[in-house]
Amino acid sequence: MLSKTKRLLFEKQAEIAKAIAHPLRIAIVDFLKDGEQCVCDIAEHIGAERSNVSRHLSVMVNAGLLGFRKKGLKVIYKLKTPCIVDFFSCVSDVLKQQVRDNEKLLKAL
Amino acid sequence: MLSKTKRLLFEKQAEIAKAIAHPLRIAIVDFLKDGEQCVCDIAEHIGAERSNVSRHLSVMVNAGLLGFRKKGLKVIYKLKTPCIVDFFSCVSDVLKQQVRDNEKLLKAL
DNA sequence: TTAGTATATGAGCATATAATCACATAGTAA
DNA sequence: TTACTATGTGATTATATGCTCATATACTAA
Repeated sequence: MLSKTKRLLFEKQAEIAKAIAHPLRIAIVDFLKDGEQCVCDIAEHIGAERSNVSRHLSVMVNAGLLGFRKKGLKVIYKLKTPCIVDFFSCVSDVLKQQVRDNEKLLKAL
Repeated sequence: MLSKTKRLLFEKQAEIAKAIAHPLRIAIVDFLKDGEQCVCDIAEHIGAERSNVSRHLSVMVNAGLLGFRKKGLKVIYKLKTPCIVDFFSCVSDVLKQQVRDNEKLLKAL
């Protein structure tokens, strides 16, 4: 059986994973990997409402994925833990495997 | 603005991330990293109902994270893409950073 | 055949998440 | 001061997710 500590760890990890698990948030991370950006530019880049983007950003800040600083009127967000980007190389592996599986299926027809 | 292709890619990636983003599913992945297991043993190990575990497993199979084979009455699940485990090393980095941030806060009191 | 075991799944309910709109706040600039 | 801009947030609604119970399916063994 799982220990209490392990249970707690898995819950923390799930919180972080959840904070990544949304298409717009992934788009934001992908945009921020090239450098920090303000809310308005992020919103324009991913094509979503500012209020919506603002909420997604705060989800990721709360999860510890992003940091921010204020500069005049603007709030500028940046990736806090660059390894998040590595996560997507694994996700890509999963996607590639899916494609291979589909090819197998096709050939079997 | 984002291309249609990028949008689609981010959605696929989000699906995969979502499939990981649950404490019980993370516990399952953690259990399976040491080798394939049947539903009943997984359920016992993580301390959850079989029907519930069965659902979580099918979520991960659909996402392409797990594969399975049938052996008599049992269905045996295994990790399909071992790099999923690496994902957690990044998550751990985020958690460690959170701890460091909290320590900073404490010292500032 | 019957009984038993492992797994999967439909229905129902509770909760969580996401998007939108309207409004509030905070800084800038005239 | 007023007007403007960037951001954040409360309220609402729609949708998604997760859990439980009951039931269905499939295999085993007597």
